[in-house]
Formats: sequence, C-alpha cells, structure tokens
Amino acid sequence: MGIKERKERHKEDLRQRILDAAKLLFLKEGYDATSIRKIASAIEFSPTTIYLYYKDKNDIIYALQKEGFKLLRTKFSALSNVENPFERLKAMGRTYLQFSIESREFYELMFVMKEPLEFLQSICGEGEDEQWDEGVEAFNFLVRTIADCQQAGYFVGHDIKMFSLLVWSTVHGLSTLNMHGHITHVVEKHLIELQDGGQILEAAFNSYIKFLEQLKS
Amino acid sequence: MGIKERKERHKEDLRQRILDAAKLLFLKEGYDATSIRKIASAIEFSPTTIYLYYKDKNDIIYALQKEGFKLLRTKFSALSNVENPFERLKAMGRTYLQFSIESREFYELMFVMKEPLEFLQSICGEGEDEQWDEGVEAFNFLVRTIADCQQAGYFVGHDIKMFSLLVWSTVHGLSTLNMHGHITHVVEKHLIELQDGGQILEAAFNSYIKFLEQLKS
DNA sequence: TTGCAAATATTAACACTGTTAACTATGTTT
DNA sequence: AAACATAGTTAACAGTGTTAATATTTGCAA
Repeated sequence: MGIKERKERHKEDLRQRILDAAKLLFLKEGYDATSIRKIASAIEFSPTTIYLYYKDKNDIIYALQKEGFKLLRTKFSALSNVENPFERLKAMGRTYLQFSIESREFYELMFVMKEPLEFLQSICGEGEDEQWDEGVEAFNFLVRTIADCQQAGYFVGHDIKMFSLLVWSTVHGLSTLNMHGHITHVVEKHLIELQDGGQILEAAFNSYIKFLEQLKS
Repeated sequence: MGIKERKERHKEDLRQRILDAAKLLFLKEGYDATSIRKIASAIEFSPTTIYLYYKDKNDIIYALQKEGFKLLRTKFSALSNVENPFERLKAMGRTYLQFSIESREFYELMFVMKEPLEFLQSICGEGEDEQWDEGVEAFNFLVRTIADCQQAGYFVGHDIKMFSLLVWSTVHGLSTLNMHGHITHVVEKHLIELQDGGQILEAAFNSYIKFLEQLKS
C-alpha cells in the first residue's frame, strides 16, 4: 500500500503548493489580483488543474482564511503566559490591532470578506456543524481573559460573554475604521488634533485601555 | 443661451438616470452584479455611453456612497429634536445599527468597501481638499452629542473626540461583525445563550447602553 | 438653407475573469 | 496486451471593465 500513500502524499502536496502560491499572490497583490490563472501559472500547471483540488475560488480563499485564524491564534497563545489578566487583555488588543495592520489582507479575509462565508454556505445546505472553529477558539480565549479580569475585580456585574463581544466590537471597529481609511480621514479633517493616522489608532487604543482600567471595583 | 442650459439639464438628467439605475441594481443585487453593461441596458444606452458621464465604475460607486451618507445624515438630523443628550446618543446608536441592517449595501459602500476611496485617490494625486464631507458631518453630529452628554454629567474626564471615536468604533464593530456573519456564528456555537442572531445584536447594544449609562458622575 | 464643427452615442475590440465539457496522456490492474 | 481509472490538458462559454475608432445627431455660422 506504499504506492497509494505516496500518491496520496503527492496529491496533498500539490494541494498545498496551490495554496502557497495563492497565499503569496494574495498577500502581495490582494484578492482581485489573485486569479486562478495566475495561481496556475505560478505553480506551472494548467488553470483547470486547480479545480481538481479545490471546488472553486472561494474554496481556496476559505482555506487561506483558516490559515489566517491559525496564525492569529498562535499569536494569542503566545500571550498565555502573561499572568496579570488585565495585562493579558491589553496585550491581546495590541496584538489584534497589530495583526490588522501587518497582515491586513489576512484580516480582511477573516473578518470582512464575504467569500469564505459564501463557500461555507455553498458546501453545506443547512446549519451543519462545520468549521470556523479556529475563530471561535480565538474568541474563547478573549472570554477566558475577561473572566479572569472579572475575578481580579474588573468589569464586575457585567455578563462576561456579552462584555467580551463588546470589547471585540470596539477593537474590531478600530481596526476596520483604520484600514478602510476613515480614521485617517477624520484626522485630515482636523477633527482630532494629533499625529498622523497610524498614531491616532495607537492613541485611541490607549484611551480605550485607560477607560477599561477605571472599571475596577 | 437657453438652449445650452437645456442641454446641460438634459445631460445632468441622464447622469442622474445612470445613477438611479446603478442604485437600483446595487441595492437589489449587490456590487458584483452591478456591471456597466447591466446599468447601460437598464437605461437602454450603449455601455460606453456611461463613460461620458462617469470616469469609471468606481466613480459611480463613489456617487452612490455620497447618496448613502446623505441618507444617514438625514436619519440623524431627525434626532436633533431629542432634548436629552443621552437619549439622543441612544437613538443615534439604534439608528446606526438599523441602517446597517436595512440598508446593508449602502452601509458596506460607505464604511467597508475600498472602491469609493480608490476613486478619491485616483482623482486627486495628493492630499487635496475634497469630499467625504457628509461622513465627517455625521461624525460631527456624534461629537456634539457626546459633548452634550458630558455637560449633562456623562463621560467626564474623557477627551470628547477620542471618546466619540471609541463609541463609533464599538457600534461600527457591532454592525460589521453582525453583517459579516460573526455574531450569528458565535451564537450558533452556543457561546452566548440567547435568541437568534438578530436579537443578540439588540441585546449587545442594550448591554452597551446600560454600560455607558453607568458612566455618570 | 446649406456646410461644418462640436457634442454625443455606438460598434468593435482588448485583455482579462471564473468555470465547465471534452479530450489526452499516464500508469495500474486484470 | 486490453481495459480502466486518474491526472492534466486544450478549447470554449459567458461574463467583466475599459479604450480607440467610428458613426450619428445637433447647433450654429456663412
């Protein structure tokens, strides 16, 4: 049975090479420039070969999304050793924002683009039990941290999961407003007398942290 | 000179008809389905005629964005008569969220899609003084309301503009997480024991309001 | 009224896109 | 060696935004 396994491995290998080529293109040139034909020519195969390994373009994009979630979760896991829960929460926020800037394309893939979701809906007709678990895990990590904060005297009286959702919303809102040009624009219109767009994001986040810090009984 | 003016009017009229056709398509079928050729056939003109009235597709999308901002600002203006500033803030948040649900396509156009921004950047090489003023005006309305809240004893000690940005971030974050399927997904994974996706958004917003309400000295 | 030029609209084409059907090699199994 | 499944290919379909060249309509001066 060694031969069959070797072929299996070869097939899995090509599937990965397609994904790697797609990732390279996607991170460098963005979604629109990542065409099936370009991916194919990058790995020196015919365009239609791609369809032997992925259902369609959304399938590839969905696979990339999963990689993105894994990457973010790795970054989060590195913060597990931060003992102080509030410090850990701060670090998570900073990591999240940084991720949205450094891995902008990944971030859009994971949290704003519709294609991965479309793929999920196309593959399973009804509300089946499927993926996106990496994303849920990342959120769980936030929930646990907020719970730890509560035990340390922060945010008492608030529903933990609800509060987590609101924290996520704020940081996600900051990320997206920033990367879609709204924060820069607000600054340019002299609404906020401060440094350039990148630093106002920093300032806004620090403001938020200071704000949360006061919520200690 | 009456003739020239009549032609001007006719030209402006066709420009508007193009935009109306585009809006109809866009709101009903979404961005991808709104092709130049479909717009053209809707108004029974040749596709290339569009280019006599709009620079490119992004130009049309940008024009639609301005309509969206105007629409939202109208909704906000209707709240000017709410005397109590905190009640006004609540109403603004509700209006904003409702807008993101009812006019989802508009919302994406205004706050998440990259095309309108791309058009702005293509039309003016450097940081010229240009549009997006309707959006800035909407934000100004929020800033004024927050300022009024502060005078009523809320949010004391916080920088008004910074605080406004954070409030905007939170509500914008809720809107986008909701409309990109993340809130629904979190609910489905039983992270929050509550009603369906639509109602959890409501619950999260109410949570947020209750939270802000406590920040009164 | 006729001739001309400017404004307006059209056809044809380019260079792409995702995706499918039909076909051809290749290597394994009987 | 013959039959067969697998893997990959070419060709094609139905679209996309956009531009150049061409045609048509229109307003105005001679």
